[in-house]
Amino acid sequence: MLSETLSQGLANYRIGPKIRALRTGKSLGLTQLGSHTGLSAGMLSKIETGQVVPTLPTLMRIALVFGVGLEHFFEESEEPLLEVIRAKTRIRLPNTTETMPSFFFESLDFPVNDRPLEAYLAEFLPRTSSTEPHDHPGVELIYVITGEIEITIHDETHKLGARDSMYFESQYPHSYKCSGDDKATAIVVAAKGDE
Amino acid sequence: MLSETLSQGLANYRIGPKIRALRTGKSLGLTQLGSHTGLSAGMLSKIETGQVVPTLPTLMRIALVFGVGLEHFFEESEEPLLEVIRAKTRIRLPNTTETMPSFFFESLDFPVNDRPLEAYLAEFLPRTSSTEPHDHPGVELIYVITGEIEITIHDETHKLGARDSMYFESQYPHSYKCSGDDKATAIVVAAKGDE
DNA sequence: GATGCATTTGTCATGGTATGAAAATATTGT
DNA sequence: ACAATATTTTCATACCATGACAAATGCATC
Repeated sequence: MLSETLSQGLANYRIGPKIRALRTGKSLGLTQLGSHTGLSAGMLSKIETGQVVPTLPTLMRIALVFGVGLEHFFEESEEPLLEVIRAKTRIRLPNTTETMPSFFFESLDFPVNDRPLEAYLAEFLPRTSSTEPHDHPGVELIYVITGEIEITIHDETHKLGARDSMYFESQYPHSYKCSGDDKATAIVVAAKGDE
Repeated sequence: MLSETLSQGLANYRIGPKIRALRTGKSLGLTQLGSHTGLSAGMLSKIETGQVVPTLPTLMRIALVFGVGLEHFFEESEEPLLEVIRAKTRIRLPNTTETMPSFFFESLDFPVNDRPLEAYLAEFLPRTSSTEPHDHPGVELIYVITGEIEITIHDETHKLGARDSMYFESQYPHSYKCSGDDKATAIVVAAKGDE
């Protein structure tokens, strides 16, 4: 319980993804970053994917390469900036009313409160470049129906497959890209904010 | 060389002193904090004194107790808030002009630029309480001639002995205290700032 | 000086980091 | 479509620093 809070708390900082964002931002490979930091590529991989927690000296080495302070990895986003919900991990709510259920609900985390909603059916064509990055106040929810879509926000790219969903603060520049060989379709719901 | 930069860089964050400041600020003992964090008192002592670098999970535990985020330990003070220069570590500038030197210079780090100076000879009497904390814009330099003086600023107490010196941003509340059995004397130079 | 508490220091074992290489995956070119 | 290359992940192993424990030191108060 407490250990959950603990590891959860650490995970919330998303140290690994931040490192990955820094690295890909400079278009470096794990091996190259390894040679700069004196770390093995495998180690870096585990750090970036959150399989291990780097020691502070190790994190310091990485920070030095990118010219950032350690605080870079610990600035907390007040409310979680975004969340990806994979089809596999999504929880299907139990339907207790009927013995032979005729429907199911699966919760798509989407922090809207009182904000007006707009919904779109979006199609992204294969072998095209990313959409122009754009930003607008509010929150955006995307649910992928078919195909693969890459969403880039905050220097981080998230690849979503069919039935995956994700929400994010749309105030930060974000762009979409079809990353599969087939057309991708998705439902996009935008909750316009006022801040 | 690089390893110096590394450990130096880590030390600059002064994680240990910050923990100690948090702990003493709540007037907790090492053992008490230990029971809250599940860490041994000895371990905490080593962390606070900088003998070991805590792992991030460990640091997280400590942060949770005080209700601060990890960024608390990594926010860097733009310009160093204060610096203590011990008599032992001070560098005596080589006097190259004379073969038999008649004088020496030792640099007392003191970041004044264009600010008007005031100088005082201060006496602090033994077995008296701290001076009232006070603050005023600028920088202050103190050079201890005799005795022992404790300077408290930012919840951290620095004990200076004879020939030690220290400067600090006087905009933060600070107080002096004679911590030895004998009268302490010191030169205090104040550079009044305008910010 | 003696007692009690807080902090520090020493020693040791454990666990998790870090390595290195091989397997798996992605990417590029022909 | 395939080969070739680059990148990432996985695996088994080694090792080192952390962290626990206990003893020792410091520091007050009686």
